[in-house]
Amino acid sequence: MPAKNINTEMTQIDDYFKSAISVDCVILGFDANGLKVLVIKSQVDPFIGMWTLLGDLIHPSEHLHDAAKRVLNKHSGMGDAVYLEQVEAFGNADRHPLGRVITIAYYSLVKLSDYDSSTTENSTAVWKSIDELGKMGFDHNEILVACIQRLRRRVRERPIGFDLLPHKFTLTQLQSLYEAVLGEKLDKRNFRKKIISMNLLVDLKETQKEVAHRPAKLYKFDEEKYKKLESEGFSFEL
Amino acid sequence: MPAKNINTEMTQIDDYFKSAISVDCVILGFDANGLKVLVIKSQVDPFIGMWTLLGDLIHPSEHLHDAAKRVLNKHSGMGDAVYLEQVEAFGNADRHPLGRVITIAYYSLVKLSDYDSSTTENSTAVWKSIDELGKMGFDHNEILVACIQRLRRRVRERPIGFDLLPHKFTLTQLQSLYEAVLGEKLDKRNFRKKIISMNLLVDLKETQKEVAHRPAKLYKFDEEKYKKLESEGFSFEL
DNA sequence: CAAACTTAGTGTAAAAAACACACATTCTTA
DNA sequence: TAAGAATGTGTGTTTTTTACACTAAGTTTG
Repeated sequence: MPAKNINTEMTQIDDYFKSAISVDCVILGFDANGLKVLVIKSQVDPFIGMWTLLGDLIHPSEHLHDAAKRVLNKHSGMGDAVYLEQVEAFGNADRHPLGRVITIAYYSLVKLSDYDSSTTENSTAVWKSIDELGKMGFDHNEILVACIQRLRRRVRERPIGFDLLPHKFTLTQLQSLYEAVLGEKLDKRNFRKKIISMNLLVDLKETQKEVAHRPAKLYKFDEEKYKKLESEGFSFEL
Repeated sequence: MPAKNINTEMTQIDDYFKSAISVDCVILGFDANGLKVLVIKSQVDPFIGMWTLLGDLIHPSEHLHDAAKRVLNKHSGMGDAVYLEQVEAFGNADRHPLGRVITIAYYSLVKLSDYDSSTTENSTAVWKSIDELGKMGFDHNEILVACIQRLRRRVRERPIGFDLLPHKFTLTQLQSLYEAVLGEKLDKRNFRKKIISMNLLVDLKETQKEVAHRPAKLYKFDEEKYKKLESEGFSFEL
């Protein structure tokens, strides 16, 4: 625990225990219209009404990662079994109007198909497309950009794209997810060749229903197989 | 500034302003014997005598990056013009015996050839090979590993290896630096072919002196050219 | 001063990976 | 039953990566 103020020297030390630490989560989802972020309207003075990321101060003896999970769970209803990664600490001395608050940015990937706003009591958060956010409160635009850049790199080297898709998905959905994240068009045949050759997808022998065109085959990601291959030195590369 | 304790509610808020934030720097150097880290013997109770990274609490209104530079400068004598990158925040609630201290880890790359211990007044830090450190104080082994992993990735995508070499270097030195960082042997001809084909090295038309074998040509890294190429979309890849 | 030592410096061929590219198929709806 | 919409599939070309061994230039030693 911090020292008490018993003399001048101690008071100085105590000065160092006057910062707060928060986590801010870039909670990302994906649907036919692209990448979405869960945001909320700020209630903090100079930023009232602006969109902000979801975050909270870290409880006094809470681990960083647990704080991020708590925030995620409160607003998305899904805390565990969701991809969550720390990205960067943002700590400019003047970034928060209430005092010195350093924030640790995380991003997480959730399946929008599983999202159910009724399970998130009292959260007024909404999903917005990442390009319709405008100027956000605090330094949250900067945080968002840092997280998306990180995602862009990671999605090529780990099979985390699947965390944004429904359990059952088509190859076209998978491809358009990659296109949305990477911000570039990919060649259909080459994409399929590569992803199929990794042997990480299970053909569910089912097809889409209720689409006004030829229905596509459905696949799922084989988590167990990936873990096994990974432990043998295989590395996902797209 | 944090609220004063004027009522119970405020006291609770104040509780959140009782953490301290520090930076810890993994200051890396390179010589013929491989990668070195600048470390110091801990004076903090359960870790007394163990090696620890160089760090300090962040001053109340100091930017994160500035705090890292200050630490770097104090112990290495070179603050500016040194590669410095934030890696990760470490914040387990029990990681520091004095209270809740969250630390932001940075790593930096310095030219050992420029290091002059006399310019770092009152620093008792020493350079140790990264594999002769044993169990370090706090969670510093974990921090060190995270930083070296980051360096390993970065060194392939940015020309930062040069920050660890003298201004004038031979291709063999450059290669053995890469081998040390990546932890694998590289093929001499392929390495040279690749690095030369980027046109980022200037042949200084000089050779090594006082070596007991055929002297190698000396090169320097062309910083300006790299910046220019980078701004035109070129990206370093090794 | 010749022989031995040590590291520097150089090119080519084979294999693998990346890329470009177009049409027949299957379902729905009008 | 014809038109529309998205699915699914293979090959040849180019580029990149990899593997690999000997001569050159200096120093040291006998």
